[in-house]
Amino acid sequence: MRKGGISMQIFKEQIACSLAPLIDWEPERVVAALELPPDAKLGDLAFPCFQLAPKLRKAPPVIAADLAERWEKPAVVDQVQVVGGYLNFFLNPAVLAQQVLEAVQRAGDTYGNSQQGAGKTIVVDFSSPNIAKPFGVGHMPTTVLGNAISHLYQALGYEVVRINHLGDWGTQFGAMMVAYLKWGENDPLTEDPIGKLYRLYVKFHREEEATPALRDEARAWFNRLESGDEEATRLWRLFYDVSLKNFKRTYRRLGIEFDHYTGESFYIDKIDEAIGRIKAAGVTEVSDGALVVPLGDDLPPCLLQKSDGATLYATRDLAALFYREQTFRPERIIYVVAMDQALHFQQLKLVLKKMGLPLADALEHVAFGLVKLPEGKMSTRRGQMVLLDDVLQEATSRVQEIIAEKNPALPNKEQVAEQVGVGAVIFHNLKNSRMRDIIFDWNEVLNFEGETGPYLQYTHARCVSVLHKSGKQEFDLPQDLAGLSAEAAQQVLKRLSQFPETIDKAAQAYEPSTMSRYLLDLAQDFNRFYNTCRIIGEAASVEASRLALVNAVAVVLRRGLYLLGLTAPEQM
RNA sequence: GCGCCUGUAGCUCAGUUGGAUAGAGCAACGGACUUCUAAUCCGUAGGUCAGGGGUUCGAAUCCCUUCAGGCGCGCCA
Repeated sequence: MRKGGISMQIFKEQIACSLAPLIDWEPERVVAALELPPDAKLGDLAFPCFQLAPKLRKAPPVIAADLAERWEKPAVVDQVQVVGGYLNFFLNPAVLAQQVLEAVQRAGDTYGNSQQGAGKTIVVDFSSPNIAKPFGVGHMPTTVLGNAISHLYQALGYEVVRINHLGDWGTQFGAMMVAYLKWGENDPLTEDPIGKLYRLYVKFHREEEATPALRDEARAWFNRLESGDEEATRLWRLFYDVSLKNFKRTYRRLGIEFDHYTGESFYIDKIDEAIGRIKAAGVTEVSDGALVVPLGDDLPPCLLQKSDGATLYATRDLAALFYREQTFRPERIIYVVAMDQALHFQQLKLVLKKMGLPLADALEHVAFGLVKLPEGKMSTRRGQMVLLDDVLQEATSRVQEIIAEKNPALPNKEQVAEQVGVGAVIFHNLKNSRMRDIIFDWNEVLNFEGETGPYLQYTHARCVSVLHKSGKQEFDLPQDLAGLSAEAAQQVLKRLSQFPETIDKAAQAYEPSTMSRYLLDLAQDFNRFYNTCRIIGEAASVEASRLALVNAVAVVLRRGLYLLGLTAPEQM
């Protein structure tokens, strides 16, 4: 109920409570109606009077004027102005500054957190790359979205279970085995295992076109694997181990951790029970020798078992759902998976619904657009893809060049280059709303100016630098807050006050880009302030109040970057 | 054919659950570093919010429709 920090919200409430009786509305309704004016010159908050016009049978500007006259303003409000049909409120600059900065100061890194998720668990299934395939830039959206969403829900007080549902089962392993046995020369895969497996995989699909019999061989090998064949299991284990080792190195670079690496194979011994449960619910039928759940005329049926008895992707996902429900008792299970699988999740949901399970409502597919190349869709099979390692490599070395040019005296150059380069790549994937397709473009990924991760990190480092140069350790508020009355400072304060509601909004919509945009706005507001207001060397109270503001910006930027999965170097 | 998603400045995108003159970044041009990090900031220019209807005091936002693009549609994952 109560918010973790102060926000624009509490100013709205103070205004709403005093305004509500005059117009015979619930205060909540007034809060909802209050909006931010398009221009700071028009005030800090505004109440549009148009909705009152029919009932009062007066023109909106007349109503506004009348309200302004009769209204008793609370202490936070400095003055009221009537413009057109709007009632515009100007907050008291000192009160605004004091309330916002004290809230940030008091909460520190917990500023913006809340307890609304206390006692509730949420499972986030994300990243989930395929074993024996390289980690391409196409895997970035699910990986960084899932990580950011996990962080956001943790900030709301939820217990978050992060699961990497590895693609470690399925017919493609048959293909991998055939390719490895035929052309792999029994390589122990100690060196560049992923590169080797990748080339074998591409070769398999090239050869397959000329020799369709390969497909049958692959299918046979997968069947051997499913029935526990020793040789098949040995090969699978080999592919699995080298791949996971490689993935974990990538995750470490990205600063991402998982609670469970339970891939599809984890559920194979739970499938019989799952199928039994679905059968017992009476929703299955046999069609063309396969076991399916018919889903009506609107959706194709959900296939549980092929006519040869082999399990399918959906079967394993259902088994996973049952397992997760029983193991974690989550309020929600979120799947951060590209939108080309929308139908699959729609089917799962409907199967659960037909079974009469509440689990159906817990399942949430958080979809996102595809990463594509200028030439079109990426394809692992055809070898058309961009490796994440190459992108990170290119980004960090580009950052190193910039450091050599701009800040050669910087300590820990390599570490900072890594933080900034990786940050640029992560942020690039979180900047825009997730449903958009992304055309991979080197120039955009390697741009570090403007709306980028490095811009945010730079702004943070700039704050830290000022704080450091001030020679102070504590940044308490002085009595006199006149140093923050400038327009630019007020804008930063208002922005800081919106951080808690931004966390909330980004989490509810599973949309980290909301946070990205907020941080860009905050950084820009701050840089404007920085360029117009001197901080160090001003009169004592002015300096102190401005340092408190800088400190608050640093706290929120660091915290916001963390939520998105970026680090915030102190210098760069 | 059916279903889901997208369409806003030359390019990449925001747009607060229906509000005031539609905003950023990149690219272009012009400015600001003997002064707290110029990976910054300021200014100029750039718009039929895909098109057409409708709902109402008011629409980029809600409804209908057309067009364009992306993705998907039973034994792949």
